[in-house]
Amino acid sequence: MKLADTVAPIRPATAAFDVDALAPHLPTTRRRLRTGQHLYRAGQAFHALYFVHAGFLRTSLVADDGREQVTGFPMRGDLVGCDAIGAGAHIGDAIALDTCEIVELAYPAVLDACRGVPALHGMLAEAMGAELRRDRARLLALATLSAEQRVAWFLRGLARRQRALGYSAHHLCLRMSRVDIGNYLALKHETVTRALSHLDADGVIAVERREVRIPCVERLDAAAGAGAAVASRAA
Amino acid sequence: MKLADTVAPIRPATAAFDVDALAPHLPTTRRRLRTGQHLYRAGQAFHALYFVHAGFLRTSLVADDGREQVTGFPMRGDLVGCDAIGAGAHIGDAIALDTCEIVELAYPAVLDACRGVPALHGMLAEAMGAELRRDRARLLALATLSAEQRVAWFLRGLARRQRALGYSAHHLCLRMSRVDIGNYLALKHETVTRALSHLDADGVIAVERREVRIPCVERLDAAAGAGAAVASRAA
DNA sequence: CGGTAAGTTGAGATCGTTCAACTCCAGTGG
DNA sequence: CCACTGGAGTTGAACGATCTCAACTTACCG
Repeated sequence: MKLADTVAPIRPATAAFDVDALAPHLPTTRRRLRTGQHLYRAGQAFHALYFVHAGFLRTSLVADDGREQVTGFPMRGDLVGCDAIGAGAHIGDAIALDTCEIVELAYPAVLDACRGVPALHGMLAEAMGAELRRDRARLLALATLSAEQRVAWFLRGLARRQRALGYSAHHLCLRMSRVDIGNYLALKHETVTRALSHLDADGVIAVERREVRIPCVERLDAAAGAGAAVASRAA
Repeated sequence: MKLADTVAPIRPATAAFDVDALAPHLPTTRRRLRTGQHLYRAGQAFHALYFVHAGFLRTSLVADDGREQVTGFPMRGDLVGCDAIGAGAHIGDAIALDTCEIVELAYPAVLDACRGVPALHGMLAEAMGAELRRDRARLLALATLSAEQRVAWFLRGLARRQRALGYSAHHLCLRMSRVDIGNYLALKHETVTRALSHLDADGVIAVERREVRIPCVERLDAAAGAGAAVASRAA
């Protein structure tokens, strides 16, 4: 079994979430966020998981000395907040990079709901398993790829996720800043810019500010290095 | 809420596992591994989670191009294999670095057992949540710390885990090679050696091959950098 | 129409890697 | 019993990728 088969397959787990079917078994609340609003902040009491119905967010981990690490860019179909389970409080921020529509799943009520909806149990476990795999695929990418390969890997991940949701994989609109990308990839924003410029010069992509065109996905795969089959990413 | 409070607290989740109490609700198998034996390999069908009752292992993620990333060094009280949930097969290897005693928890049978043992449900979720937090704390460490700080951070994590199990935090016996440590920390083995030598020269630790003495844990905390409160590690 | 945040680009400094030599130790077989 | 062999660890020196610092451009907002 290859990672490509285990990590990439478009997260059937979370994407298959039929949130509406849960309503009879669990208090679900809908929330709308505007760009820049927080879904939660580090330190806030943990009382719900969040299912992203629409929009684009940035999640991060905040250390008590102020250092911040971007942990993901959840979008439609992703489950947010799992890393607070068992901690009592959120360990980082979740902020909307776009207008978002969120479904709140009260915790631990959602565990009880597993009895009424047996399939939910496996789905929750699988969603968390998938998140672990993504974190580890990212670790592998950070540990083994050069700056330019990481940026290519990142773009490819975004493209795949878009495609999985039915959008084109040939055009991206980056909702996050270069600083966010750099933080996510353990690079400085200047290095991200340089990598993007270089990929552009090589004709792999066409960058214009936050618009990115990807004429040939295979070339981007190649630019992501040996790790051609190593993953998408998210949550 | 600080990370130190959420990540470090000695994993009550997994440590609290009372595996024996599960026996009536779930087929549990005990397994014994000798040093060098595999608990599972990348690609093997996933059919159980593993609870480490004794011993020390190394888990890794294996990419199809052969690149390998060490993902953790599970020891007593840790739950292994969660990252395969939903994938069908293991995405990496788990190998014994020591004589190990393992309790196999059949999956998905263990989910069904949650009905008979309600507390198990929350414990499983919390164990996975804790694993997510550890992965992310590690990401933060790799992204923000220098080579020497990472090595100090790694040693501190081991010391804390030992202490949590009731052993001394002042003496470590590294079961893994420098190469493994380097892979885990995204460094080359020479760099790991240099960092250890330098910490030794500074009097923070005393290294002799795989034996490490830690006279003053606070000094090690300081050497782990700003991230003084950022985490232990595991699974 | 300033003012500010985000992005780009260059040049030099730095940290970790690379390549290489050497030591130490355990296991093996003469 | 001891020389041999190979893996693991250590250390040095030079190189190179990324960071740092700094200047400049562009776009957006009041």
